[in-house]
This record gives sequence, structure tokens and C-alpha cells, in this order.
Amino acid sequence: MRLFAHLGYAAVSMRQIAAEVGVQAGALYNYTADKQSLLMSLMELHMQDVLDARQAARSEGTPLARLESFVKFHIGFHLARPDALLVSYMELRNLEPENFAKIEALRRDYENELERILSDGTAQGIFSLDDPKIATLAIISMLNGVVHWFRPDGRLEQVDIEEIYWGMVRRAVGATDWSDGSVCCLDKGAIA
Amino acid sequence: MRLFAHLGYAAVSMRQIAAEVGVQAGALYNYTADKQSLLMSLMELHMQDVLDARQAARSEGTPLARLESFVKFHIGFHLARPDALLVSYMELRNLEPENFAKIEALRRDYENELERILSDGTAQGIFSLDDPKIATLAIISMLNGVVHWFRPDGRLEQVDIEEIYWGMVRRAVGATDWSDGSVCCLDKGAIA
DNA sequence: GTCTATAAGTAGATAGAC
DNA sequence: GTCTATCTACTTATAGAC
Repeated sequence: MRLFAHLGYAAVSMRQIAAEVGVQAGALYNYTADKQSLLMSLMELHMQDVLDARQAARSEGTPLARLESFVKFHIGFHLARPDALLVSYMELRNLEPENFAKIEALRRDYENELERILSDGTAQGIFSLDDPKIATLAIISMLNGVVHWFRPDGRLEQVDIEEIYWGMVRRAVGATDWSDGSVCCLDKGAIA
Repeated sequence: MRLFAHLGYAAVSMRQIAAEVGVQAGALYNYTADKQSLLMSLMELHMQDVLDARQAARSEGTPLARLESFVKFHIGFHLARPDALLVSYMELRNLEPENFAKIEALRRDYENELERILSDGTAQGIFSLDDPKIATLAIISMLNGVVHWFRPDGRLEQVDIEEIYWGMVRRAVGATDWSDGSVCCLDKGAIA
């Protein structure tokens, strides 16, 4: 996973992988049918990991509370697995069509929760979104970007990063009902 | 550029590139010293393209106006060149160190404008951002995500997409002074 | 279950004819 | 300036000894 994340699937040879785990190339084939299966296993296990962890963490509540839970979960979960996130989003094009379809389905399951939250919140007038579908993709992209700059020994702790991103997402969706009692995005008339 | 964008630099052979442009592999070496130089040329020309176009389009004004200009420029420019954007952000790891440093410097020049806008707006109290540096990266990530789903023949026009993303960014930065006269992100006391 | 050796194919890059 | 042919190295994957 580390090699695929840093160098890319196509640029990594079975010999490099073997050297990294301390065996010769031939020995790898006792554990995987071929290189493609290895990539697929890594991605499938990770996606199942994400879905299971999210299932355990999700809870009912207002769309705003569910959104906060989702955003902080996504950041926190992937800050602990930056390589897996990089591979999951950058190596999709190296999956054979059948494998691609499976991973895409899992990814969609995961992202559907966010889309549902945004749709619910918009329907209830809690969020102000023109297009919850695109907002879903935009938010996921924004959150995923964290892996490109995050360093475990950097100036920010995980919780700081969760709060910064949560603040931006909360505002981006135009939430009108803030947990701290403040309000957002009223037009002039509403105030006057 | 199309091959690198869809298949990845490492997965594309010089023979494939030659076939795509209608020559034999050997003929390519009349135009590029080697494969790495070809990637570097593509990326460098694109980055210079972005910087030149942005230089021509940028204007003075409030941080909010400058932010709107930047966001819509970024979306519009890259919707016309999705392959170039994909390569610029996904093939950085395939650049040799010296080339990587050059491209990174150009990318930083470009993104520095956004960071400056966010810093200025925060200093003036127009935006509410905890960390303009991270907000810069978050916004760029969000905007770049558009290439993963955009299809020229899809349901949305370029201008629709610009507006949707601009709306999300405008709210994400916590802008208090809206061009249409509405306000955002006042706390309860300010209204009462 | 790991090794060495190797098969069969492809990679980037070059040489020299035309 | 493009071609064919080729060099050298490396690729994935397999075979068979231990």
C-alpha cells in the first residue's frame, strides 16, 4: 500500500514489493494470484474497512449533526490511513473493468450517506444548496485533499484539522441553524 | 496529454503515444529527448498557460470580488482542459526531483494568489477563516474535484458549475458582505 | 513456503537506411 | 524526419529444487 501510494501502481514492480516485505519476487505468488489481484485486495479491504467503521460510528439526529459526524469521521479515519486513501482515489484507473465496478459501488455506498444528509438538510431548509449531488462530490474532494499536505509531525493535531474542515463544510452548505446558537445566511430583510 | 490523463504516465508506453499521433516509436525522439522530458514539457507548458491566463484575467477589488474572479477562472479554465489538470495534479510523483521542484514552484505561484486573497479578506474581517493556508488547499482541492465528474455533454453548463462552486466557496470562507446585499454568519447577538 | 532460474513479452532508447 | 531493426534492461509470471 505504501509503495502504490507513493509511486503509483504501474510504476511499482513485484520485485520492489517483494524487497519491501523481505522475500524474493516469486514468493509473492503464494499470497496473490497476480499484481492486479493484489491491488484489488488492498482497495477492497480498505473500502470495507471504511464502510464498517462508518456503520459503527453513524448516528441519528439532525442533518447538521449527521453532517458533523460524517465530516469528522472522514477526516479522522483517513488521517490514520493516508496511503489507503491515496490508493483508493488515484488507482481506480488501474483496476480492470470488473474490479473497478465493484470498488465504485462500495465508494458510492459510502458517499451516498453524505448525499442523503445534504438532501435531507436541503429539504428541511436547514441547508442552502442548489445541487446536493455536486455538493457531495465537492465536499468529498475537499476533505480528501488533506492527504496531500498532512504530515503526522506537522503543526496541527488531528482534532484541529477536523475542526477547520468542519467549519468550512458547515458554512459551505449554508447551515442556518448552528449548534452554538448563531445563525447564518439570512438575507437583509430577515434581519431588518 | 490525453493518454497520460486517462492511463497514467507510468502505464503509457512510447509506442502507444507514437500510435496515437500516427508515427513509429523511434520518430518521437525527434521531438523529445526522452519520456520524462515529454511529461515535463506538457506540465510546464500547462502551468505557464494557467499563470499567463490568470495574469490576464485578474483584477483589483475587494477580497470577495477577487475570490469570485479566482474561483470562476479556475473552474472555467480547467473545464476546457480537464486532461491537463488531471496530469498536473496526478503525475507530480512521476517527475524527477529537479522537474518536480520547478512545477511545484509554478503551482505555488498560482495558489499564492488565492492564499493572499484569503489572508487579506480575513485581515479585513470580511472572511471568517481560522487558517487561510489550509483554506487555500481545501478550496483548490474542492475546485479540482470537478474534473473527476465533469462531462462536456452533461446536464450542467460551464456557467452553472462556476456558480455552484462559487456559492459553496463564498459560504465556506464565511463572507459577511455579500454582493447581493444579504449578510452571512452573524451571531445571535448581532441580530437581536 | 521460499528459493533460483527462466520463460515470454515489453519497456525506453538508439542506429542507420532512406 | 520517419522508418525498421535492434540493444539492453526490466516486466509479470511460472517451474521445479529444496
